[in-house]
Amino acid sequence: MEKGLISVDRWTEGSQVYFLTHLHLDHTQGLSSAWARGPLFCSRLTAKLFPLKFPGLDLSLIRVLDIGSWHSIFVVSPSSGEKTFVEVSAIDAHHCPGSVMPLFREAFGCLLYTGDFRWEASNERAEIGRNTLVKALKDDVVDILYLDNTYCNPSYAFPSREVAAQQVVDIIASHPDHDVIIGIDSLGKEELLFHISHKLNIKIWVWPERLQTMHLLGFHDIFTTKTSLTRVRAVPRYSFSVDTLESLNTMHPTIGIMPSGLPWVVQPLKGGGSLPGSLFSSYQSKWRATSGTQTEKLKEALGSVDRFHKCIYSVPYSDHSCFTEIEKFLNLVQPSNIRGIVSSSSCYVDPLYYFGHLCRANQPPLRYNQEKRVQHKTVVAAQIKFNVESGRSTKVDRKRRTAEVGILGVHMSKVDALRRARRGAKLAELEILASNVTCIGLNSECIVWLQNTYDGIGCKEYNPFFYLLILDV
DNA sequence: GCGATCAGCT
DNA sequence: CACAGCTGATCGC
Repeated sequence: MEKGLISVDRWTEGSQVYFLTHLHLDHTQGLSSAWARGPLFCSRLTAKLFPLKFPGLDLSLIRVLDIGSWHSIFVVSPSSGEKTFVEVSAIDAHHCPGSVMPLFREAFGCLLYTGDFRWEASNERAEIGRNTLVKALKDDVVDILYLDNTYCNPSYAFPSREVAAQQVVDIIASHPDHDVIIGIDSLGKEELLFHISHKLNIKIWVWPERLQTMHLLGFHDIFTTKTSLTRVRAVPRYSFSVDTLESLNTMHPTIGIMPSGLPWVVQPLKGGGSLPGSLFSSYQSKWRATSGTQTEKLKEALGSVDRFHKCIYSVPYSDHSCFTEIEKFLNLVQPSNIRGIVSSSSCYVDPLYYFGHLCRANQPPLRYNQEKRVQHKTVVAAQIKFNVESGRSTKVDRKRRTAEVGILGVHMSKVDALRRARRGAKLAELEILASNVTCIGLNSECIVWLQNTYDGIGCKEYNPFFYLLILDV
C-alpha cells in the first residue's frame, strides 16, 4: 500500500493531506499551533473549536468537511508522480462535538475510518447518521473499515446515553441536599449535562475554559463559573478522586458521579469470548468491599448504576459504541475487511474474531469507478493511529526539581504557567486575586486551610476547592 | 529558553 | 484495566 498521501489523526511528516476526526488530546498528539505540514481537514464544529485548543494555528490550512457532502482532494503519487484525486465525505461519529468518520473513495477502493464513534440505534440523531452513511455509501463496498474497537467484546454492554443520562438525573434528584461533582473531559458529555440542567431546572458549574467551549458549542445559559448559582459541578475527570470527594464531604454532603463506559461488565460472557481474569477484578473488589448489600439495592433501583465508594456513583454513559452497536454498524456497512484502531488495551480484540463472518472478503466487491481502478495505481494510505509499544528506555532516577512557589503557596513551575496560559486560564487575574486576598474577604485562617487542602489534594487550578473559595468570593 | 517527548498516575 | 487526560522531568535544538 502506498504511503505518503493521507494521514488520519496522525501528525508525523510525510503525508500530503491530514485529517482530524475529533479534538480529543489522544488524537492530536503531534499537532501544535505551529502546524505547517499541510492542509488539515476536519468538521465545521472542530474548525470552530480549533482556536481555543490551538491558539495561533494558521487557520488558512483548515479545510472544512461538511457532513454528508463530498470533496475532491488532489494528491500526487509519491512513487509514480501521477496526479490523482481522492473523494472524501464525513459521517457524524456521535462521539463528541465535531467528531466525524471520514469516508474515502478513490481509484483503488473505498475506506471508512470511524475514529472514535458511538452508533446508537434508538434516537433521531442516530437515524440521521445512519441515513447519511447509507446515502454516502450508495452501492460502494467499504474495502477496509478502520474500526473503533474500544468495546469490541460481548462483555461490554451498556444502555443508550439517553437512558444513562436519566440515571444520573435520578441519582441527583434522590440527593436533594447534596452537592454533586461530575467528572468530565475537555470535550464531550455536553448532552448529559444539558439533560441534567433541563430535567432538574438547574445551572451547571464548569471551569472557565470549559465555559468558553460551551459558548462556542452554542450553550449560553445553562453553564456558569459561579459556584453560588448551583449545587452541580462538572469538573475535569483527573481532579475527581476519592480523596477530593471525602475532603468535600468534610464541608458539605457531596456525591460524585463518574459517567464512563469503561468498567461495565453487565452481561455474562458468551461462548468464545473471554477477558483476562484480572481485567476488572480490582475495580470490582473495590466497590464490593466498601458498599456490600447497599450496592445491590442500588443496582436494583437504578439499573446498571454502580457505587464503588459510599459517595461515588459510576454511570454507564459512554461515548464509544458497545458491542451490540458495533455489531449493528458492521451489519450495515458489511466491509470487505476490518482493522481495529485501538490496540493499546490489554483486552484488545481483533474485530475479525467476532465479526470476520460479516466481512465479504470472499465476494467480488462492487467498487467505485472500475476504470480508474485499472488506470491508476495509487491508493489511500490511511496511516492509523496505532499505539505500538516502542522500545522505551529504562527507568531513570529523576531528581525532583525544586518547585517554585506560586499563588497561595501552591507549587507552580513556569511550565505550569505556560500550560495554564495555553489553556486560556487567566493567570494574571488569579495572581491579582491572590495578592488582594484580604480585600476580597478571605481571612488568614481560610488561606492556611486552603493552602493545606490545596497541597494535600495535589490538584491544581481545576480543583473544586479552588473555585469554590476563590473565584466565587 | 522552548517545544517535543516520555514516565507516571488517575 | 485506562474511556481521555494532566503533570513533572528530560532532552535536543
